[in-house]
Amino acid sequence: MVRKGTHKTAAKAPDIRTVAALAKVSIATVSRTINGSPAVSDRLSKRVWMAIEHLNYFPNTHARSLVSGRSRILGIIVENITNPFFPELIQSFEEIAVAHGYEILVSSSNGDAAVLTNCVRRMLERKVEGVAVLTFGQEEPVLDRLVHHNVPMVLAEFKLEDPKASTILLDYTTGIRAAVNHLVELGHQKIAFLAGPHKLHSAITRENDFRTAMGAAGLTIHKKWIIECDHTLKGGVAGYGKLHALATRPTAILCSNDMTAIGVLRAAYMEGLRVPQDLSVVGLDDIDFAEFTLPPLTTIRLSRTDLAHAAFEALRQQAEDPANPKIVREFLVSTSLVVRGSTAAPAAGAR
Amino acid sequence: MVRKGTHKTAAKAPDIRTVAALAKVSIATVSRTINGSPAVSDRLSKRVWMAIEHLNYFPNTHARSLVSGRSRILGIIVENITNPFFPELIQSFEEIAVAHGYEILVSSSNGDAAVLTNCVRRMLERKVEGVAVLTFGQEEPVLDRLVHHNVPMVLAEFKLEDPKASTILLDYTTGIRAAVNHLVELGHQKIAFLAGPHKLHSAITRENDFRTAMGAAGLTIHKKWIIECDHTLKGGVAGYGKLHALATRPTAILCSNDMTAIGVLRAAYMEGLRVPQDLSVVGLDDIDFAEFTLPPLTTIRLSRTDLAHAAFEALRQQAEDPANPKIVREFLVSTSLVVRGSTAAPAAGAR
DNA sequence: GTGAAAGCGCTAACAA
DNA sequence: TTGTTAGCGCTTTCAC
Repeated sequence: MVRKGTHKTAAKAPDIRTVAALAKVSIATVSRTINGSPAVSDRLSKRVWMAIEHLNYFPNTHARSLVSGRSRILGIIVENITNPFFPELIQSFEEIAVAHGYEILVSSSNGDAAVLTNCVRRMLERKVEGVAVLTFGQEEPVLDRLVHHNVPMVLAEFKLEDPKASTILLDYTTGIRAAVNHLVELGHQKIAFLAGPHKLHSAITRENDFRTAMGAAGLTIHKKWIIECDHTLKGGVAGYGKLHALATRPTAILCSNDMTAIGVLRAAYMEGLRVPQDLSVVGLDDIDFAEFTLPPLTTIRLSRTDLAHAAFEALRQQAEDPANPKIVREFLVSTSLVVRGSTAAPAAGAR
Repeated sequence: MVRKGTHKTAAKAPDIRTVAALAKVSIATVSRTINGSPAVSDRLSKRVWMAIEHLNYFPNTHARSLVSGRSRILGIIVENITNPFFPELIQSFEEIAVAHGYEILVSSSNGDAAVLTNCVRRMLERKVEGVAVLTFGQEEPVLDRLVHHNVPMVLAEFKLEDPKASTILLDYTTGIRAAVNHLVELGHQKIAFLAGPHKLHSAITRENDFRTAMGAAGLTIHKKWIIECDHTLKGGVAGYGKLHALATRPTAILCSNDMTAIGVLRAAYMEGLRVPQDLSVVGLDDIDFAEFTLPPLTTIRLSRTDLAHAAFEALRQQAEDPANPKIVREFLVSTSLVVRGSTAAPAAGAR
């Protein structure tokens, strides 16, 4: 594929003065027009827009940010862009932000406090107007830096007692209870849980919710049936291995996230176990891929769009209307069970 | 999780004047020190750094960009962040860029020219110093806008005859030939190809390379065995369906990307076909997940890190040393076959 | 080697 | 309603 570029001699980009000159108005009028100030007459406004079109002009955001103090940039820090959950989340967040005229800066912390510190520094340097910290991790204390700099923040499952910080609570309880009940109704009693890494709040919350749900269902939890994994596919494989090595094995496994569940599906298959006949598996997240596993994964859906909306809304409120007394500082994102093909009644003998 | 923020009254961020005052030097000296100018005496330099540390100062990038004309921002536009290939690519690109002191702006074009136009506009507004366009798509002509603005670019598989544009060529030929030969050596003759959407150059190049490789191997291609899919898992399922409906079926399928191959794996399983005994499947990309499919996918590896490195290097050269006559304007990224478990000799009867 | 001063392109206060 | 002007925080001549 070869294509000729159009060789217009790249003239210096037009600035506000060029526009003003062409439209025969002052630069202030151009600025007002662009920013939609009502104090510009239709006549001039029209002339200015024509000049702008003609010159293909757009304002220099750096100059703008410098003088206005507003950068119209939001940061989003995720745990690991390589986990399919996060690209889906980033895409939603970006769409919303761009629709509202913001640019976004994306970073992954990879669960490392030093990396997070560095992300925060970079975002501060770029003068972000808010940062969504969706790392779910214990490295979050380093966020003090943002607090000091008075940057609005929204954290998932982490409450920072600061006037600039909002929180998104994830109601795993409902989804996890539904999942446990679903398994119980199917006839399962021996239910294992492959937890996420304990350095993540989300992992701990999910595990606790599992314990509670099991208790509520009147089931006891075999100590060895709760295993800490790492939210990766490999981790799921390893977790399954440990469970499989046990004298009494569970008939169902609830996983802290979908990647873990996919690992279990894979490991079970390698062992010759059929899912769901020999083993039921439930995930959490409902990543796009969950629909396409073999068998399709029963999972607890955590909506990326809901999460992205909540994160954006929290930041927007703080950035655009910080004085408003009725700012919402706590958002709740719900979860729900999606039943697909990876769960069924246990084999008669296995109960 | 609740944690108290440290309530230092958020003082206004220190600026270069604050530092100068504390270090008892002029702001020019502070600027020089920060920018590593050799013309600063050790004595003053030390004092300045102390003041900087003490105040926790960092420069305002907007002011910097405004005066220097350099933003230290690079843009990267990918086709679709939801395809696992791209997050892996973005992660590499970000790592390299950040290590070199650049910030990155990420966008997906989703194969839509209007969206691409919008991405380009946003990047232009933020004064990016270069843009890596890794969309592989026919919407790329709209990039004229970047050309006009004299912004360095690097495109994958698309040559723009412009002094500011570099190209990354992907040598699919080698990998695809290796894959075809691998299948031939295994005893396959009936080889199908599930192509990508024809609006992508990469898809067309891959398909052509397949045809060539088949010809070189002395095999004829059944016309109905080349099917246009869309590089998604669903597309792979659909493509497999069409192949399966044919009177004579291929014994091996080469796919234009891994997601398609994963779709084929899934569809074959649903039909009760065993891979690789009944059908051999080869992908292209070698996304992280390819190692974990059932069976593990034989695929043509296209290194994300190599691609990211080439993209960054192309932009860096243009941005930092545009006058240098020995700028490299063409990069080549190679591919290679990774044999795993999804390929084997065809069943005796099927040849 | 160091400092004073002139802008970078824009917004916002103040005048008219 | 419109224009004039003073910076925003920094880099970069140009003197010293």
